[in-house]
Amino acid sequence: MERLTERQKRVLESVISEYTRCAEPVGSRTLSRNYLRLSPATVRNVLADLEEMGLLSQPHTSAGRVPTERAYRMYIDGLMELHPLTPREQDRIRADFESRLQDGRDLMKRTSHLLSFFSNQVGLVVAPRQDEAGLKRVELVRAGKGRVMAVIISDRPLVHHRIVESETDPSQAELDQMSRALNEILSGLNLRQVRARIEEEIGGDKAAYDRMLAAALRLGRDAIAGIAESDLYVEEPARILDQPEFLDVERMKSLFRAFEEKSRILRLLDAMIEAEGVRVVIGSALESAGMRGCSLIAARYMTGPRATGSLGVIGPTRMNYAQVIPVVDYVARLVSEYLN
Amino acid sequence: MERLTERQKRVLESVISEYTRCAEPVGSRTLSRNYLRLSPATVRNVLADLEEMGLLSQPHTSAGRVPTERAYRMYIDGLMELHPLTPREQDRIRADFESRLQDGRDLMKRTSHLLSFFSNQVGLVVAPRQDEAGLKRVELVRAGKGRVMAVIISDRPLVHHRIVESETDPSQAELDQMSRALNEILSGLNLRQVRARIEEEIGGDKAAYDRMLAAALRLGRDAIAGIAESDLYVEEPARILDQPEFLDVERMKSLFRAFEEKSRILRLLDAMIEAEGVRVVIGSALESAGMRGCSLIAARYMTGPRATGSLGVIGPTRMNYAQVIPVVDYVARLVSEYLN
DNA sequence: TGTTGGCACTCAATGCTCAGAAGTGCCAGG
DNA sequence: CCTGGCACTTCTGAGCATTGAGTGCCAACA
Repeated sequence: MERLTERQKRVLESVISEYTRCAEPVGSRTLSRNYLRLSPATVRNVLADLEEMGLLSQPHTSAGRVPTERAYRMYIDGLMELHPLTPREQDRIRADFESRLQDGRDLMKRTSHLLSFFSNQVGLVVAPRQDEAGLKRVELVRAGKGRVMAVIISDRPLVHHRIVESETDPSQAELDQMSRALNEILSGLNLRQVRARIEEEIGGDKAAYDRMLAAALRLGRDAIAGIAESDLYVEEPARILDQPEFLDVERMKSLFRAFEEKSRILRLLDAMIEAEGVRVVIGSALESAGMRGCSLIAARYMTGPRATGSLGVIGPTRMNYAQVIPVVDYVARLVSEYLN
Repeated sequence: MERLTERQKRVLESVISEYTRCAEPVGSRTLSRNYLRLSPATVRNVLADLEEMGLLSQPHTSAGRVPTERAYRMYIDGLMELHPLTPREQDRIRADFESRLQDGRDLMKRTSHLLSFFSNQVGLVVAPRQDEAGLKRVELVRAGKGRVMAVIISDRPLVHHRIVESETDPSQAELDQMSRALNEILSGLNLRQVRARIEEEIGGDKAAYDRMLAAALRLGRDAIAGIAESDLYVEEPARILDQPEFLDVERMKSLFRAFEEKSRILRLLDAMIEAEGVRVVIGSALESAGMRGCSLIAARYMTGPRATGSLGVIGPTRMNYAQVIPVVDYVARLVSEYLN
């Protein structure tokens, strides 16, 4: 890709800026009047050059210009000047984050709301992968005849609970004993190790003779199954309705379907976990996920020395990256900090 | 309200039926051809009568007729023949319900999905009020410096967890002791009683001398605060996008806002808890909640001898009540059954 | 008396044309 | 190299006639 001259840069930035503001193709006149000290004709020449380079496109001959994905890519990768959060903004976000925690509900959901609120986009959070999570505690509680609720507390710290069926119908006292036995064997291990250990114990001599222990292990195994699936929190999808480009009902539908289906977005976000810092996925890369015209801004967060989850926002490609990127970055830091 | 003649009933039913199918004003011609053995002219006479009674209306003079809310009210309250679930359908729903439980995740969320799936509308579930829930168990787990995760297990059976701040920074061993103390004092009480008891104990002599107990009680109090708020699960809001009447973007927006805000829908559903059976709220009654043109079909479910939660669906007023009502009814029964 | 066919009428939707606005590309002159 | 001017393209919205679905009413008929 050829380097841009200073003037070309300025013009491109102006187009992006104006298009971000108005969501409409930008003409030479507007640019000349509001952004640049050049006549419309001159601007037109530059625009023509940029178009030839594949950075701008026209919906039709007599319309203004719209930045292409390539332009956004270039803008984000180098041109753009980030608009870092002022200490004051940081404080506001931090205060909000902390007060939401006080509120005590689901950390992930709250964080997603936080992102949504401060970025004006749709907030996304992927819960930490639980494979590496250390098991802190298992509690078994009777939940009706033959049904046991297993509560599994990890050191993320997160809580999972599920109902498991028991062949026998243990009393609460028996369940307490079982919990104690399980905690003794399993606590401190990570979930992968827990699985292995349970299998091992079930096969072992002790379990063969101790019927209670065997039952406990079976409950433990069932309870832990499928816990490691990552989970996506999408908050305030309706934010996207404010964007004029989604007035088209068909696009909106496919977008909402994508939000509900989750698995595709999850895959995208999971990929984010590898690299440090904030990453931006633009436009057509999201098309296969049913989110044409959108961009994803995401960053990973750390639980311990390794990254295990990611968060971000989805908005229209025509988004204010300079403002939103620092927000995502800061929230990722907050979450990492909190989880350590 | 005057009684309707047999013929008027048949015509009204036909109009509702056709309008439910197509979402477009129904003309005399269509009715004559597809529903009734009468000439268009005759049908027109009947239509005119029904319009005079306030059961039909015309968007404009040369359009067909649309049922009014009053017509729907009458239809639901008497005219309609419910389309009860076949044993086979019941089995499908039950099997699905149970397999979703196996899956072990949040009962409420799953149920809401279930409703959505079988009714093709937007599923709603209000989690049981927790005031009356018996406390089964409290677990305190260290979640970082000065932070404690309190897991509260009720006999609904449901799990709540929240992070509470602790002035001291107790070790896990101390927390175990605290949990034991709390469980001893509190288990078996319902949440209202728990609150009272904690206050009482905090004021009592024992707590004054036993610093650990005092700290435990404070943690318990903080953990339980706000737990009784009811919570609404809205699943698959995007279902509503399939309905042609919501092609209008403004309406959609206000609808999605309503789904996100939750509190208004919650109030509506809470009102359902009083009466037995399935209830239907039509059209303008939902307007204040930002859901013009929608109907709410809801029923309560029981946890123990008293009703404490409700569930239902929201869809366009032009909805297939005869089919959806039995689904809501049956799911409410399933949930009640499961929770007992 | 209830039912039906016929007819005039209404009104939204559709398609067409046309003028105006916005924007471009290109050229010639500064 | 920049700029003003001009011809050209395309979209947009208003105005207008046409079409079609549907009605109301009336007279005739069983």
